[in-house]
Amino acid sequence: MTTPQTTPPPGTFEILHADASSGARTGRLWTAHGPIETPVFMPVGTQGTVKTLEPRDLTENGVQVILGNTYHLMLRPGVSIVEACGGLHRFMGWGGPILTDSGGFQVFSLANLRKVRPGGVEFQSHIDGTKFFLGPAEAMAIQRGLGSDIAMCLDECPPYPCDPQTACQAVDKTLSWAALCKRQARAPGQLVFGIVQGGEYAPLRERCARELVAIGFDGYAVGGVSVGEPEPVLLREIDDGVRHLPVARPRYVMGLGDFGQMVASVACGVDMFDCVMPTRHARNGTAFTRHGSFPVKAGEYKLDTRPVEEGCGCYACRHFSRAYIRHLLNVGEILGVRLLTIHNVHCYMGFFREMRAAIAAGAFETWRREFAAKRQEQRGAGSGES
RNA sequence: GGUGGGGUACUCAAGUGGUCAACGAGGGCAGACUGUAAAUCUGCUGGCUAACGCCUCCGAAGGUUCGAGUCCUUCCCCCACCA
Repeated sequence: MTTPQTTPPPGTFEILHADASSGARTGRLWTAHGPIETPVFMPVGTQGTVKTLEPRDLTENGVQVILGNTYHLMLRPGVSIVEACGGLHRFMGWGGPILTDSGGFQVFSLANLRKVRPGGVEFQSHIDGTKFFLGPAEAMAIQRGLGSDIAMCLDECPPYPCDPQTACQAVDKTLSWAALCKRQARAPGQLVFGIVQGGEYAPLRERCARELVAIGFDGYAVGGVSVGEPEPVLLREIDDGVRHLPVARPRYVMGLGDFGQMVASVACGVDMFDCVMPTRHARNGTAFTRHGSFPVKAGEYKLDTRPVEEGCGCYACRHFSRAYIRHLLNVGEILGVRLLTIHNVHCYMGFFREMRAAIAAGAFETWRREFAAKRQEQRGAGSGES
């Protein structure tokens, strides 16, 4: 345990254990709100809340860092309000690290409501149609106002498939915006990460990564993945990006939430992930377990008195049955989605804790093989139950 | 006893001669979801079939018609009002 006097400055990234047979490593990234043990999974809290969870639920379930979103928070309640309320941490009552996305993903997901221009993106609010502009300066100013620990550069996230010309233009824009983001003022101790784009084109990924490194950031993300491409393409894109990023800096793959894909990424040297999967799937009735997922809403669980995941120590699994949670979900009771969210987040956190322990013990490859085997077995069994 | 209204699939509820195995909603079932416009969305939901398709079906029984959920007759049941 590090004492306060010796707390390293934000941005310090300690690599604790490097795996001998892969790129996997465990590390500790220091932020203004404390350290983050990596590899880490960051639940998504777009609008200043990880949907259905209280900050103490996050803490109790081992969450270290969460996401917030520039686009959504600038629309509602507006940065000035968050700022006036003491910044995002105080506003939402979360004392741990927060990473804010720049709105770059909304360039992709709100495609029909925006226009990408050289200097930034013109959005039309999905709420009331109001037009506004988000450029590098705006994105950084908002993230500064929110007071996040890690700010992301504004990037252009093109869809898949994407022709080389379009991908190249997205890279150019992303790079020029990154250079501008780097120059903006930051909140005290705030880190800034650059984002590698380039679609499925390795040379573009490489160029983007190298130029970002030349600009110099506290960490680097691989973006524009899991936007519809097949898994082999996705994994290649990640590898193509990560391999040109400095070993000494944290690497983050944006939007990845599949266990197998994340393990493969860790093997490539990735340290950070975020995804809506555990939380959104919970709200839609799907439970995650270490070795697969299953729809709790399915009729086959109506009399199942076992916990969602046997052996799980989360509050939902300690106190409630699949049958009960299924019932809650089917009648639309809010507690159902909350309990399942608690479980899914707990499951993700446990999975990463296990993975970190395996890497630290020098057993990553063994652990990885066992994980793959169990997962395969589970697939064969047909569902997550047993 | 009289008058009026009504009985349609798991439920509610459209449909008044063929385009009806039957609108719609709910429920049920299945699937999807990867930097959250998502407690959302999609599909199926009479039986048999992998499918083409076949069979049964709109309170019951008869009838009219080339053809009836729809028209006619009788019967059964429900509701409202009047006695």
